[in-house]
Amino acid sequence: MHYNPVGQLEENLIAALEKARREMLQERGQEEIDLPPVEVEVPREKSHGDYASNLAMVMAGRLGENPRRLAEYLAESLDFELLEKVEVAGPGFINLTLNNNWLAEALDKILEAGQDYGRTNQGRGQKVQLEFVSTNPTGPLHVGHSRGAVVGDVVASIMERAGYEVYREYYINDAGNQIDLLGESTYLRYQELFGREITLSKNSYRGDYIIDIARELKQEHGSKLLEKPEEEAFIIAREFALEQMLELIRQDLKKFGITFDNWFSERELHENNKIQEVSAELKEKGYVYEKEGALWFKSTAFGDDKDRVVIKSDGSPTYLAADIAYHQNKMERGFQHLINVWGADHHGYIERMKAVMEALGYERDNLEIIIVQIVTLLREGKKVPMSKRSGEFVTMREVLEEVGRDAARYFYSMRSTDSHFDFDLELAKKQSTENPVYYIQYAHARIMSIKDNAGKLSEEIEKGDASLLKTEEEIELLKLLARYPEELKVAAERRACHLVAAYAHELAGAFHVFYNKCRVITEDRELSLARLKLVEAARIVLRNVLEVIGVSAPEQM
RNA sequence: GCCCCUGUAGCUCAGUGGAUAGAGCGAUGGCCUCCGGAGCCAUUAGCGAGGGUUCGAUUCCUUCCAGGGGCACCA
Repeated sequence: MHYNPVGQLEENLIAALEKARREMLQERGQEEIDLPPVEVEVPREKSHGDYASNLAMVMAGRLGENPRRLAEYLAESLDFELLEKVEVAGPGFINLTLNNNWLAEALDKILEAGQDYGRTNQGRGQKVQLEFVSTNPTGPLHVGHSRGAVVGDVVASIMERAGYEVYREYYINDAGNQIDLLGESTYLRYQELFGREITLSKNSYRGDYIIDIARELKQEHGSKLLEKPEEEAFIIAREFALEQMLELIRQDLKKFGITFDNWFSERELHENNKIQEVSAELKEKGYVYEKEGALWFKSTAFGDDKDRVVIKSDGSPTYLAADIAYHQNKMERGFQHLINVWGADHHGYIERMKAVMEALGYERDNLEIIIVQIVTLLREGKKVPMSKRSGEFVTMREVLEEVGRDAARYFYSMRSTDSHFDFDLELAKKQSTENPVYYIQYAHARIMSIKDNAGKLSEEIEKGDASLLKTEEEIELLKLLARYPEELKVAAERRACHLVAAYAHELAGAFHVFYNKCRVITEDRELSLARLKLVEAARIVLRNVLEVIGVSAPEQM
């Protein structure tokens, strides 16, 4: 079920304004004049009403007339059922104050919709593939990955509720050089466990987790690998390490509450000859050429800075080559839209991948990239240095264990992906008001406590009469609850998880204010029922919005 | 040198063309005979700098300045 009271109300209001404008132009014989669509906005200043329109000011320039006079005229002829007051103000704003007759129905519908409240059909079932995390399985997920992981997961959830059919996918780079290095590192550490002298190469992975894997390898195979030919032993070590790493990554993500619909193996592309096929296809189209022994993709033809190598002069494919095949595969699977979540260090790849889409015969906008800016970990106010190769990094798991899943997910969601993020461990660990997630969860726990207190009365919540809700705090809370589907819709359009996090915080705030001002359970049975109904709606929306972010809604704290 | 992100209150951040720029934390002062004080209320202070577009710019364009991240036949 889809119910979006505020969205509907705004649509109706815009339609009414458009009608007034159209009639005015007709009367003046100017209906052929081309004008931008009517817009309304919620003014910052409460005294400016519930909505304001710049309609007259936008028209004034075009018609060469005084905006205030146009506004007066439009205000007079506006016909809208919920209109309580209309005023012309400032340079020509039309300020609209509405009555609250729509709120009672909204409250009923929220209770009716329950956990489905917030769902809209904005996406119209569009099939979207969202690829995120996709880190190389050569080491555990570190703190930098966890931001992209949470953002990807939350954006997916938001879009699902806005009516998109979202498919979460993890691309496993299980082919190529870095996996060989993982295997080599593991094999060396394995040998070391038997007292052999080893020398790690410059590119070896040096983290302790490699030693852990080597120990498990020893557990599994004993000393048998030492007797096998080196090449054979190496492959066994490599495959073992790969499986271990993937399992580790899967477990880490699961602890974060993140699961994927599909784990896509790069190897399959190689094994099914997809890279050769797509290279040949692009060559046929003239988008690939040979130079200096290598095969180049002509990405400059689509706006990239320079052309890119797809097959190196030693005959091996680059990462890009596999990516071309992968994205072709995505589109062939019937997705209408692709979203990739990348770290800021990959921004330089956007243009070439857009070029790939075009070369493959798709629209460049079929592929959308969300760039998530860098995370810096702060411990005692100082940057924690991180480098995967040196093995010096803080893992996603450590952060999770330190601050908890709810706090971690909320923190990663609450900030715009465009902004760098300083993750202060000390701050995140504080279980105090400094941590917004506790503030929100507390509101939910408080509601549960009120319901307990209501006893038998809560069985009759449905009978509550919303027209008894008259105080400013009650109305503000109710309006905010009614706004939820529209908030989700906007967040989905903008792929902006921080808007949802901010809404959750705002809602909790509105509830706390209401709670302090309006006692719910009193001798006035009718008023108690009405307020209980409002509280129940707040509970539903709080739980729903926390679910989107992946944060628990505790009954007690 | 080129490309991307950021610069807003003491601190961390919202605010993608509107009227008097908002939250949280911090600081200061208040609020429980009453449903959870992990709460509420009040006070505090700010758009990096200069041009431009616009009736109107924190927002769009541009030039600087500052911080971060990229510019491989690596992944």
